[in-house]
Amino acid sequence: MSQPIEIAQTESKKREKTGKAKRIRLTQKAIVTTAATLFAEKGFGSTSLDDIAEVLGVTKGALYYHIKNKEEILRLIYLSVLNVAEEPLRRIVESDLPCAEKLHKAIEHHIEVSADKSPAITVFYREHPHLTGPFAREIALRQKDYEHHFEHIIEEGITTGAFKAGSDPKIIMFGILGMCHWISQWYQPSGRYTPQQIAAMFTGMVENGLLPSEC
Amino acid sequence: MSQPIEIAQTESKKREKTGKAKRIRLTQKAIVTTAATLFAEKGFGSTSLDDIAEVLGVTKGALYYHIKNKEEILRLIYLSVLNVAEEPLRRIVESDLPCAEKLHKAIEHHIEVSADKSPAITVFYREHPHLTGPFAREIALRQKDYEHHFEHIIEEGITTGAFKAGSDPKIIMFGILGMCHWISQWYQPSGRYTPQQIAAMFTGMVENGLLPSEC
Amino acid sequence: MSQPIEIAQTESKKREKTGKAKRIRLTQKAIVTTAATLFAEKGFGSTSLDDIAEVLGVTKGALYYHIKNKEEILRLIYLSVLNVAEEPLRRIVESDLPCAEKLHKAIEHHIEVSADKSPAITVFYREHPHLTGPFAREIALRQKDYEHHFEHIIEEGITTGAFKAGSDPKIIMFGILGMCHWISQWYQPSGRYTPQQIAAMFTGMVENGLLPSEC
Amino acid sequence: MSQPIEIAQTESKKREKTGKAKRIRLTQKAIVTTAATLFAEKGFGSTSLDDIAEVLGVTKGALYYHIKNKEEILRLIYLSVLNVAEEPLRRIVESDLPCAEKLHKAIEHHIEVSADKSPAITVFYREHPHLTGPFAREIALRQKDYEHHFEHIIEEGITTGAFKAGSDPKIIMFGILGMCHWISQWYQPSGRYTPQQIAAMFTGMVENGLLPSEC
DNA sequence: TATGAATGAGCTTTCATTCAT
DNA sequence: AATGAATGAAAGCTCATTCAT
Repeated sequence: MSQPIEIAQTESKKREKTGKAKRIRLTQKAIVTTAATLFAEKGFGSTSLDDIAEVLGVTKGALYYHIKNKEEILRLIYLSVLNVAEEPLRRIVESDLPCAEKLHKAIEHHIEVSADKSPAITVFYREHPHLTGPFAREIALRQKDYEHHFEHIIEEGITTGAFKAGSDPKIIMFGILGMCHWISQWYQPSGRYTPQQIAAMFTGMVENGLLPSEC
Repeated sequence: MSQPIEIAQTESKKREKTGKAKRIRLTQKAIVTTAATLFAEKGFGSTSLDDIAEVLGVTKGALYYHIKNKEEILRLIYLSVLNVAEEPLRRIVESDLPCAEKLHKAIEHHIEVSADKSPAITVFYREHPHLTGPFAREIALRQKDYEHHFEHIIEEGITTGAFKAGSDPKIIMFGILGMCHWISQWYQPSGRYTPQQIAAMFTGMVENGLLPSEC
Repeated sequence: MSQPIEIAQTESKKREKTGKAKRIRLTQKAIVTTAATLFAEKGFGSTSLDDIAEVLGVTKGALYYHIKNKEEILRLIYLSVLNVAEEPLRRIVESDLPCAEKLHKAIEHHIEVSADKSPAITVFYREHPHLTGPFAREIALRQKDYEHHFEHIIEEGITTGAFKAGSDPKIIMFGILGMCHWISQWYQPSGRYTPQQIAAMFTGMVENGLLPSEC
Repeated sequence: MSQPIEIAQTESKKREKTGKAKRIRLTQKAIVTTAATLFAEKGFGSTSLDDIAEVLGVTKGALYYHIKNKEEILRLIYLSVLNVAEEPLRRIVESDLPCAEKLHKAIEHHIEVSADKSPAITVFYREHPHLTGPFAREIALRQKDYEHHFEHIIEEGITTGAFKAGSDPKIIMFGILGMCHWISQWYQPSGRYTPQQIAAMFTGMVENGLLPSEC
């Protein structure tokens, strides 16, 4: 006989794309959204382009028709966050509401964005070390800017007597922002409270304090 | 094209790896400390063992005499944080200070740990997706436990009338913890305030509110 | 010392990796065949994926498009052997030839496979310690099964009086199989005898003995 | 507080030597014996010097006081096999026993050595690709020599009429040797038969055949 | 004699990126 | 627009070997 030994075929990586195979039209937006979810779950460094492509039901190579490289996806995520967050805050600051009201609105806005649970927010606060070059600096600047707007509200309140003096506005600002940021770590849309309710509780605590009024 | 023949610069390459070349005795502790700094700067996934080894002035292989693998370094960082944070908080909760005082102490403790700016904290809040297996679950549990302790203080305060009713203690807890967590992102030991001072401002805001007393 | 500056021989290094550089289309089958040859020559543990890739004229990384990992190559080699060997033996056992004839056919079959000198056989008898997990057990079972078929032939022969009683069928089976296995170590297709001739000599010895008939 | 974060110590590789920790005096012989067992189980390439040292209850470095390198261990295993096998066979061949008796003794001898279960035998037939240099050639030669001695017995038998003519002595030799070699794969000292009994069955089959005498 | 510590080379594997089709 | 195939660089890890103590 001495026939040639047949090699058994095996399904290797090739056909493993059992993902969702949505087969929606591939767009930059779809890539960024999908990537944000995966980055939030597993981290930027541990998410491969293969992972993203699989969820989208395409092959890795296809992504490159829509994006330049992996970091660009991350850049787009950062931009998507800032683009939604900056403008409304600016309008609140520039409005002529009383300071206490401004602070409430600002907190509400920030929470709405954070609670949007958009995994993008999670990525935003976690993956900045993976940004490089001038873009990294740009993002840092715009983030600082955002913080300054909050700070201004506090400062203005203290100056006008709307808020108590005694604390450094910058520190207060960091406290309030930290409070809001953290929401992306625990908020669930299916939970008991709406973002607006949470904003009300936070504002209540921050403005009136936890202790009962003494008089 | 006939491009010019390049002269090999054998020497120059060697000198490239002169990093810090501390040449301290290599220990597990030294590895973990150095790694924490690098992880905080560049992220876990983007820090190679080569990076760590270079800073320590040894070769990659040497690290493996002291640690089992890269994830173990991360695990040790997480443990180092929890081991410092848990016990003091437990003591505060179990003490018989008045609630307002307990809250102050708890905030102070948390800020002290966070402000320690120990890059370990930055890593702690950022790299958990890189933990795997049962350890990941253990850490998540211990973190939940820590949060529960804070929650209990608020709850107790509301029950005893020390704190105003009206807000969900869990939400308040998330707010306060978020406020404190964030410190590791902006605090600098060389800055204007000590952790204790910051704790005082935060406690002031949280307990008395920003608005001036009305009476 | 002032040793002479070495001129970089950029070109020469590239040419070093010209191995065979077949540049046939890379397939799983090609990888497995090439690997079998190398494993047989140098052993599984001492053959690197670089070695295999070089012979195939591709880079290491390319292999991973077709196989999952190194062990999968080994698994495919084992399957390729068993897939050729099992079925024909089963048919012989289940046929209604007289026992002596069955034994002859079985020996002939086994020798044909072994003599195929396909390096796969050499690997098969040597590298099983490198198989892991359930697959290792599966292979061991299928090998045992194969042996049982041989044993049955002997047993049946003794029961029906076709073979002398007195020896343990299992021991006889081991003897005959060992005899055949070994062929892969010395057989050369270019040698004096065909597998069929060798099978005839072996069967002659095993059935009639070396001693001249006494009557 | 701001106390330094303590790094939790972990038991890494260091103290893991839970092996047998025999603590017998370390000798070259002990190393070779232990190594043979491990090589037989896991293969030469997959057994590290650490593995060997652990079983012996010493550290890797200690081995180097007794052996030059890993390959030397393998060389010593090969020598230990040949040194036991060669001399007795030579004596049998040179004796003036009748041929049939010589063959019986030779088979018995070979089986005794193989069955000695000495894992060394398993290593002997499996790891030769890891021998290098002149030693590899020396071993190959001595193995050939050993085979020639067997061949001579057959040849002599045919010439003197003690054995039937018709088969090539070399092929017969390969058959008988393969039969015996294989024993190291299945023989267990605790099994039903002694090496001598197995030798008797093999000799019976080989000299008288399985078929019943016709007269 | 033996240990602890380190080196350096090599290995398997992963992956962002490229490109012909 | 998308795929299949390949590259090449880097990563994590292992390990034989060396050597001061």
